[in-house]
Amino acid sequence: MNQSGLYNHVKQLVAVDCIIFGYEASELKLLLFKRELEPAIGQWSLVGGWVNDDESVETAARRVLKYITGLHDIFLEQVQVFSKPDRDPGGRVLSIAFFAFIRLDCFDKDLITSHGAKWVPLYQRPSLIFDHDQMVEKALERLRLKASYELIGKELLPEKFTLLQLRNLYNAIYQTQFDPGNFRKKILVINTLKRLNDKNTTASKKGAYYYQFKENSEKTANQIIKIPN
Amino acid sequence: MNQSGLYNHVKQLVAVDCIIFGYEASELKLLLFKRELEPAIGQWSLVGGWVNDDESVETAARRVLKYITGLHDIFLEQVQVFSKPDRDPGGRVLSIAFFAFIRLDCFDKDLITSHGAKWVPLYQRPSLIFDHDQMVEKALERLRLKASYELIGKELLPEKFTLLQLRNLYNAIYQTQFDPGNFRKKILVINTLKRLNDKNTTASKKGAYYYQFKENSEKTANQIIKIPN
DNA sequence: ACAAAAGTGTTTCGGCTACACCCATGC
DNA sequence: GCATGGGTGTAGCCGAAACACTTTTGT
Repeated sequence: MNQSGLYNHVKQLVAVDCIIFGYEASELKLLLFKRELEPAIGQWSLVGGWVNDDESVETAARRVLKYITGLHDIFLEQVQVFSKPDRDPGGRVLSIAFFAFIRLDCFDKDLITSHGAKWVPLYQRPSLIFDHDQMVEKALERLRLKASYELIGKELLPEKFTLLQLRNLYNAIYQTQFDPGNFRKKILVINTLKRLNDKNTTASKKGAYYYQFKENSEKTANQIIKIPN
Repeated sequence: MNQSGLYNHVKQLVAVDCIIFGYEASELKLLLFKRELEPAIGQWSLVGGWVNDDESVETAARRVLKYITGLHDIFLEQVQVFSKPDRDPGGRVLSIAFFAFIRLDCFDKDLITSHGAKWVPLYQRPSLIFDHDQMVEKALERLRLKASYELIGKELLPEKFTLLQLRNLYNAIYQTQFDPGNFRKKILVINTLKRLNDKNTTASKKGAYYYQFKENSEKTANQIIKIPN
């Protein structure tokens, strides 16, 4: 019998690790830490932290993200638990992996650098400590699955964006080139975007309409985008 | 600094809870426990257990399933962590939900009843303690998603089965009626089943070929079955 | 005029649906 | 013969892919 309740069993250290995706210059980015202390000094790792006993793991992940980036209301989704007994050489730690989306254009770069975090290109990322590479792999899998079922980008793109920007995001996610005309039609028919009245003329002379996500877009149970090979 | 390693932070009780699916008589079943002690005596709950510090959460789930059913090599998949601080009135417990498949035709019913477990029809299940109803909902969601991406049934149906049995399983999963001819063609074209030379004549006068799953069936990244509304 | 992206239209193709229709057999 | 599920075939529809073509405007 222990203080915290009716149960008596061995307890565990529980951590969260965040796979933080960003998007900039038609490229997916990952927010990583370069460890500045032993063990594994100088090596790259995900952003993580401990779970307290008065918070859910989601709350813990949010707290960690808030600490690193200064942002609250970040999009978060559980990936899975990593729990091999020897996964962390520093001791027995369960870790719950989360993936998060962050808008790269609108927050304080100095804050994250002051915490030792850095953005790296997802597809040229260094290898990471412990099982963090597996975590990134799993998160990327989940990102691709999610993007095939619903239109993502609300938390990665600016408030208003052109279809070119959205298509480039999808190109970056699946490492492919979607056909401009077909992508446009496929996206518009699902009716989750609202066309605005102003245009962006930086990328084209003609100017492309800005779009933004509608408030209440009901999601489909089936694929909207086929996953390329 | 504590005995188990370099880290020093508050630890948590960690449990696993298993959503155990079975299939019998064209119906999905769920293996539940009727609690025989306070608190919540007489109420239904999922099968669960504690996580030890020398095992992964998967190993813990397997251990629990082995204890209840006597079976090892059970199919298991993580659903997600449930971790609201007040989710268990008995104290702060993190729980990792798993879903599992069990063949109802080939194991010892007495063993599970001796442990107080009972099979109930999934769609007429009683309400469960704590957040276990949410766990079942999430697991069912994941089951449906999984069944839409790959042919399931290997761990739910007998070793050899007819396409009627497989179709009835899918009917039960999605609570719908798939067209016999179209279902057959859709399933056979993905080339994961092997037709045997003997037939089953219990359901039809003509007799239906038995099938079984091939050893090494590569899975597709895209949907094989559209999720009905 | 030309380039470059926006936006629309068109043709073709393949897959899926909704059936119809024969098969085999026990009653 | 008839009912029942097994198994195959097919017409039609719908959506996706591939790609042509027109629009707009800065240079």
